[in-house]
Amino acid sequence: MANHHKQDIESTMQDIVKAMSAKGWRITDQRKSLATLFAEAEGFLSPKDVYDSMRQQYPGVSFDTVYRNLRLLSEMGVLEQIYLNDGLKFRARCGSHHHHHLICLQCEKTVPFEFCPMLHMAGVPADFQVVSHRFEIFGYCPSCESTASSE
Amino acid sequence: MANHHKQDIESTMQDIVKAMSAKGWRITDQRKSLATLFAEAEGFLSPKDVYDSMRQQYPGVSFDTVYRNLRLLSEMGVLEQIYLNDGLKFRARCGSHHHHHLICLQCEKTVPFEFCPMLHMAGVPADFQVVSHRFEIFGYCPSCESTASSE
DNA sequence: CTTACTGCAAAGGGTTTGCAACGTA
DNA sequence: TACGTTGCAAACCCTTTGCAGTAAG
Repeated sequence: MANHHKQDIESTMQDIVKAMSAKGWRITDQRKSLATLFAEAEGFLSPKDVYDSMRQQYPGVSFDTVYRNLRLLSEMGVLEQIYLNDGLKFRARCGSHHHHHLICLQCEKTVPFEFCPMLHMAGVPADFQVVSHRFEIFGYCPSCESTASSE
Repeated sequence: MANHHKQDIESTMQDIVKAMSAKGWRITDQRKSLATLFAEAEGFLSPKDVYDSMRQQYPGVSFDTVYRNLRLLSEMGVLEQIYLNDGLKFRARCGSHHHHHLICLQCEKTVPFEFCPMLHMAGVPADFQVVSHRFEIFGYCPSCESTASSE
């Protein structure tokens, strides 16, 4: 949240809700809570993270509702998934232009950067039909760097 | 196997066996079979793929033995893991120099290429301590291209 | 002969599904 | 009101673990 503007969070949250509504899905309290959660999140969240966060607002929420909505939002393209070393994680897809991320190995926060290797590449076999690519840099963000080096 | 030389397979297989032996591990028939399998494989194998292949030679082999050995070989650095869309996969780590891969979305064969984005990058925040990176290109290899486009 | 490895069976964790009650549109 | 959504419970993978028998070194 630290470097997010309050309006950005609100508008991201509204975007997610609108996207669900546009698909004809009902806007339940749990889904609003989920949208807010991902709008506020700076890094990746595991299903358990999501469950724990949502339980603070909706103590009765169940794991299967979390999974159902994570899957629906992923299929819709609102969320993106990634397997980090300790399992499947989710975050709100960056809606703007194409870019890649630095991912902190400790806090799993992400930092975007603009360099895309596909624009600079030479040497891809011409007969390979490229569909997509994945480029991530792992390491420690400024906040975690000191902690990590002292371990 | 198509573009693998027979000697390469044999030597890769021997490398894996030697690596296990050097660590003091016993060379059982199942492990020899596993080493041969990964030496011959061109793409990624799931635990189930490995289990199915090994069962052809050793009908009595069990899933836990497969998992145990996959884990041991991964921890040793002989195998590398990746999460593709349909789960965890393994392949023999390329022992030579640093490079990246094209991965076929259909047959999951891999094609190495030399371009590494880290050597060409600008714009990484200076205060981010880089540990590792991941760069993969997904698409269709020449053999799968025609099949894929007709679907 | 010693100790690691295996297979079996059972447990474990994460994720999905069937169903009746509920709440949104 | 009607139908999508939820919580519960149970089922379902995939993966790991405990144990006694087996086999490599």
